[in-house]
Amino acid sequence: MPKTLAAKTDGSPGVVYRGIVDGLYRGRYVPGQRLVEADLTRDFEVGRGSVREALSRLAAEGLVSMNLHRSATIRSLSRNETRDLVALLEVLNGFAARLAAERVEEGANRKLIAEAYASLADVEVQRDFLRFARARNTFYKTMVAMGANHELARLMPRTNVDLVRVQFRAYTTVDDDVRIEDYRAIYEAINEGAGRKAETAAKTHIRRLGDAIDKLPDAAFAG
Amino acid sequence: MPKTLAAKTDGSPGVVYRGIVDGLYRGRYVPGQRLVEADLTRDFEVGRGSVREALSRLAAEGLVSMNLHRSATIRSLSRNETRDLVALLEVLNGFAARLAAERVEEGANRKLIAEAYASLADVEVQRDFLRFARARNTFYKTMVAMGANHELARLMPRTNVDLVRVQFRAYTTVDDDVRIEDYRAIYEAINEGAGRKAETAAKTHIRRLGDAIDKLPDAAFAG
DNA sequence: TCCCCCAAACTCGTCCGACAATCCCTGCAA
DNA sequence: TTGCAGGGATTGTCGGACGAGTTTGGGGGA
Repeated sequence: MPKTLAAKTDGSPGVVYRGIVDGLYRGRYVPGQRLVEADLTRDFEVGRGSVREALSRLAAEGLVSMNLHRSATIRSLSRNETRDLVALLEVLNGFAARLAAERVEEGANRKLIAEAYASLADVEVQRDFLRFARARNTFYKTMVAMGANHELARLMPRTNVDLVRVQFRAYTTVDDDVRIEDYRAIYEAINEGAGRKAETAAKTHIRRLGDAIDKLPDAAFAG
Repeated sequence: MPKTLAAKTDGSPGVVYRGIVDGLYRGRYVPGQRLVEADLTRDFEVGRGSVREALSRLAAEGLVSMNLHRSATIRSLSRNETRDLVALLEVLNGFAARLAAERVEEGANRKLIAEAYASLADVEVQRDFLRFARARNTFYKTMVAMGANHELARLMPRTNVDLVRVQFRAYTTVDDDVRIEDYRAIYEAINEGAGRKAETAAKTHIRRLGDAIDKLPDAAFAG
C-alpha cells in the first residue's frame, strides 16, 4: 500500500495530481478526455475523496473543467482562450524575466540560470519532447524563483501553460522556428542583469509563440 | 470578491467558501485565526468533506494556509509578501486597465464602467467599509470583464487582493489619501479609450498603495 | 519554586460505505 | 423519424473510522 510513501511526499491527492499532469505530458490523457472518479480511484489506488481533491486542485488551476453531475474533463483551449492566455503570459513572463535579471547577482542565481539554459540548449534534449518540456519548465521555474516574488511564484502554476504546451505538441512548427534563439536572448539579457531587455525578450518570445499558434488550423482547437 | 467564479450552482462547499470569504470582510474571521474543520462542519452544517473542499479552494487562492496536522488559518501577509503581491498587482491591474480602455467602445462597456465608477465616487458609499469594498470590487471586476480576457478574469481572483484589503483595513490612512483621485484617473483614461494612459494610471495607483503600506508599522504584518 | 518530559487530547489526512440527485443512453411506442 | 420513459452510470454529499502528527497540561526531578 503506497499510503505511507505517499504521505511523506505530498499525500494521496498529490499522487493523483502529479499522475494526471504527468499523464498529460505523456499522452495518456488528451484534451477533452473524461476523467471518471471511479477509474482514477482504481488506477491510483487511493480513496475517492483524494481523487476529488486532486481534481478540484486541477480545476482550480484550469487544467481540467468540472461540470455539475458530469465527469471532469481535461480542458481544451479554444482559439480565443488561447489568444487570451498568450496575452496574459506575455505580461507575466515579461515581469518574471525583469525580476530575474535584476537579481542575477544574488546567491547562486547566475549559476542556476546558466545551468537551466544549458540543458535547454542541449540538442540531445531538444529531440525528446518530454525531456525538452522538463528542461523548459525548469528554465521558467528558475527564472521565477530568481525573481524571488513569492506571489508571482504562487500564481504562475495557475496559468495554463501546460495546456498550451500539450495541446499544440503535435504542431512542432510552433516551437521549432522560435524556441532556441528566443531562449538564448532571454538568458543573455538575464545574465547581463538587463531588466528591461529581459522583459522585452520574454515578451517577444511569447508574442512569436502566439503568432505561430494563430496560424494553426481550427482542428488544433476546441469548440 | 471572487464570487462569480464559485458562486453559481455550487453546493455545500460553495456555502462554506462564500461564508468564509464573507466572514472575512465582515470581521468574523481575522488574519491568523484558526479554522478548525470540526467547528466549520458544525457552523455551516455540512459534511467534513465539503468543508475540506472549501478550505482547499481557499488555500488554492491563497486566502487560507493549510498546515499539516494543524488547523488551517486565515493567511496573514508578511511585509515581504505584501510587497511582492503589490508588485504583481501593479502588473496585472495595469494590463487589465489597458485592455479595458481598448474596448470601451464595445457593447455597453462605457455605460458599465461609468456606473461602477459612479457608485465608487459616491461619498455616501465611501463612509461604509463594506459598501465601499463592494463598490471597489465591482469596479475592478467591471474593468476586467471589459478587457474580455478570459484567462485574466480567471486568474485575478486567485491573487490575494482580498487579504490586503482586509488586513490593512484598520489603517484607513492607506486608503484615504490615495483612492478617489486615483480611481478617477483610471476611469477617465479608460473612458477616453487611452490604453497606455489607463495602464499607467492603474500602475501609479497600485504603487501609491504600496508606498502607503510600506509606511505602516510592523504590527500591521505577520511574523 | 521552577523546569523538563511525557501522556492525553486535538486535529488533520485518508479510507470506506452509503444514499440521493442528476445525467445520458437505450429501447419502446406512436 | 420522433418523443418519451426507464434504468444504468456518475457525481454530490454525508457519516464513521483509524492512523499520524501536534499541542497542551500535569507530574516528577533539580
